[in-house]
Amino acid sequence: MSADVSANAAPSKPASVVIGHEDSGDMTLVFLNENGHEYHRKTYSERQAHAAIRHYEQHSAPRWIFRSIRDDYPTLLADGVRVARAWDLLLCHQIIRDSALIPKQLPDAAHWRRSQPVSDAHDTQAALFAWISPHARNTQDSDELYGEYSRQRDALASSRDGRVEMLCRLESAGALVAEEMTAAGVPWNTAVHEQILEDALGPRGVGGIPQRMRDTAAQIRTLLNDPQLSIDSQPKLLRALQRAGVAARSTSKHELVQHQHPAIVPLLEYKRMARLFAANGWTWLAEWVHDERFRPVYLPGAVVTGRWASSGGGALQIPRQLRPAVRADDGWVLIMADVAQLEPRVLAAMAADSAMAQAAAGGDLYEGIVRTGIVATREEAKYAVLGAMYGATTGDSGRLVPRLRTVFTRAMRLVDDAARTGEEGGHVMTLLGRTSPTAQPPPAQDMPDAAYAARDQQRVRREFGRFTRNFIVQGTAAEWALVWLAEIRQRLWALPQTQVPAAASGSVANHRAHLVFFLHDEVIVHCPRELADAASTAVHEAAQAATRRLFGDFPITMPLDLTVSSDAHV
DNA sequence: TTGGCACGCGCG
DNA sequence: AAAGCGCGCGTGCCAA
Repeated sequence: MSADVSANAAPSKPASVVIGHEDSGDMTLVFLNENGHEYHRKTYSERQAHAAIRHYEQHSAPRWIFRSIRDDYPTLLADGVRVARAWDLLLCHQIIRDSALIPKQLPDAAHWRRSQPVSDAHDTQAALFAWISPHARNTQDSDELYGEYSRQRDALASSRDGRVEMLCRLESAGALVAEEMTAAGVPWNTAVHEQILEDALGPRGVGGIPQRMRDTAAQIRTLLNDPQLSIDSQPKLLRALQRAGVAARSTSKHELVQHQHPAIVPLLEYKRMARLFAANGWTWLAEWVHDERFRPVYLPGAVVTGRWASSGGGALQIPRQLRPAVRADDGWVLIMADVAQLEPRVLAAMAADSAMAQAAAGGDLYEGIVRTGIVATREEAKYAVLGAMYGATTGDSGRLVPRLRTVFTRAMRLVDDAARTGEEGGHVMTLLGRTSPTAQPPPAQDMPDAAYAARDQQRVRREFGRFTRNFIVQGTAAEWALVWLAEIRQRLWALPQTQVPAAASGSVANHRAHLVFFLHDEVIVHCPRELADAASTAVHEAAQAATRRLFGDFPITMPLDLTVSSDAHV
């Protein structure tokens, strides 16, 4: 492992550097050449190590090898150290392990997977410990990390093309963005948020329950003739509704709107208020917004398809109603950009379906489909496309899907093949080689008879087919979004620094335009006002670069809806 | 008392 | 309105 360490080898221009953490608290940097071979290593105190990382970043911008960017990058950021390129061994291990494009597989090593099945642990306490603090069990020793990096390079070198390596680099870049966004925070105006709450819910009453919620609840109890009714209890509410003559089978909004009863309107109103109050009310504000910054925790690659998940604060579920609370600092603006119809465009491009790309060329894919004449309205086109990507077989959506097959032959064949592969128990891949998980047979259950069991098995297979059908589209769209993010980040960093810093503390992005939010197909950039044009251009160019990098010369457009504003009104 | 589950609903 | 994909989280309920 410690091959070729000559005493006087000055680590002048490392191609990559492993960041190891020793048990003593010291850090070891392992300097690697272009071939991924060690030519020097040095152990530092943490403070010295940060200084060294800053130095080498500035002079040779190597790729920094982290065990886990999520665990280890925040400390660097807090110390003002930002890196351009990285490799996250945990994230990359997962991708390489699962990818069908990699012939030479990584040896099995459970501790290089972040999520440990609970059954592995002796009790739930240990399972929780393993989840929260992987380093309690997993060494960060520099030799261990260097060894894993070498194994990953070997595995990647056995692939016939560079797609998975590209995906690993992108995944790692995304992880850097995620931590930088958490560090910067979404600029959040508490007063605006509180005003929205008060406008919607009324003033906070006794016990914290807003007045309008109490009043509406009382009204519902009267109308349902049930003075003690606990409206938040779904079974009790359902029984009360049925007693009052409402033949509803559930209390969902979708079901309730179909019934006529004086209590329905206030009940829907109550549910809207209760949702806002519970999910994003004063409690949420106190817990998740500090110093006028909302800091969600992103989990890159945590969804099987490669999408990001989030943990805490419901970062990916902020209701559009609260968007106005996102406010730029004084002298700064927000650039909000999202891609119109990202997934069907990605499908058209990955299938090289010229007819579908042609339909997408006008800016509105759905209008383009109407122009082909296979459907009459934009709405029909939209539901047909969603049905094709999700595997709808019934309803109006399912009825429209066959029409797409007559015109968008290649795109439909791609998703139909993916569905069939899934039904047959096979794997499918995204454009860059992220591979779907293996279908898990459902636990054996008592079935009334053999025919019933067969139907049940068929149903489960179809479900998995719908999953693999969607996997290739959602996953490749997630890859496009990762390239977009990485390209935005790179371009924003190249813009000049500003005189007026953003208010966020503890972030290296204080004086620069920076990403603050990402959600599948949209981004928010917080930007000094004087750089708004340059940053907007960066976001546009990044989208074009992403499309070129993934789809080459294939003529697909990815139109951005981009707004520059001091707030995030929608 | 607590963990797991179903429900319902927010986001793409 | 469309019923097809992927998530996280708050609530109530109930079995351990």
